[in-house]
Amino acid sequence: MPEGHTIHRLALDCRTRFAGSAVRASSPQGKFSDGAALLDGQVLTGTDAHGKHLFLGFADGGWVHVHLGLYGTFRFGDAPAPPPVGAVRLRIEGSGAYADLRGPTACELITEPEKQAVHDRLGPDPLRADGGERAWLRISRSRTTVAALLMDQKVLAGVGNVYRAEVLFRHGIDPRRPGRDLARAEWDAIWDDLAVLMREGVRANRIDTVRPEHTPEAMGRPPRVDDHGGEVYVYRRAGQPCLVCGDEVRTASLAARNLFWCPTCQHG
DNA sequence: GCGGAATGTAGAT
DNA sequence: TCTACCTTCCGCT
Repeated sequence: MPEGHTIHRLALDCRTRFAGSAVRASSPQGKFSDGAALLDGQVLTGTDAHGKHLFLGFADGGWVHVHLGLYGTFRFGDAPAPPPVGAVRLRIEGSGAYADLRGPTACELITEPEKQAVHDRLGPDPLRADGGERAWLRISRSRTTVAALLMDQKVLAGVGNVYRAEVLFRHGIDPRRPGRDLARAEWDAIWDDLAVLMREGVRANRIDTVRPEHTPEAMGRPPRVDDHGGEVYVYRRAGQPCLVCGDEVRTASLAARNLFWCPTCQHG
């Protein structure tokens, strides 16, 4: 369930469970057998995350670069690890815990310069100590829609389809507005809000974006049951009433992704 | 059991 | 703008 908050949380979880000691590594599925063999027995020294890219550092100076893609997962359990279930690309076992990686778009061994090259092609990440200035320079000069710009990892890194829909709703911005028509103050507010929302996402390990007055308890509505697990305004709520104004939430396909917005709350 | 969808991206056209 | 790909899960037959 991967947007940037998931990846930063995984970096943290891998660090607390495995960093500082030797790990066993294997590829039960077989697609990463060579890489796992090189890692097996090495000390996991640290982890890093930038946008949706996860890096696990090892004592020989190399890194495992993981990108979960649309449906990759990284799940933890207590040691000893049970027999693997399904297609486990990479299993890491420490003394107290294990982790299983399934379905990633990328799982590869890379060097430090190759890791740097990944950082270089990504935009600033609201969850790193980055500022949003570089993103603003791109956005403020672009005729592309703000919806597409927010998803472009070269512009800013870590935002996916849920945070995109939700942050535009929270700021009342029509997703189809061209980037260059955003005001500087609007961008600053979006960037700051993303940092807050995504930090909370790392902490809770899910995406919640509704304000206190729109929670299920406050509104007397049933809690949402969805696989991304959080309370949201518009994401995958097409046809349902907007939590703020009651108008019907719309959906449309934009660049092969589903976009969601409230036509009343988000105009201009 | 099958088809479709899913928080994503790279590469072809 | 499209297609392929990694995997799981849900709803439908």
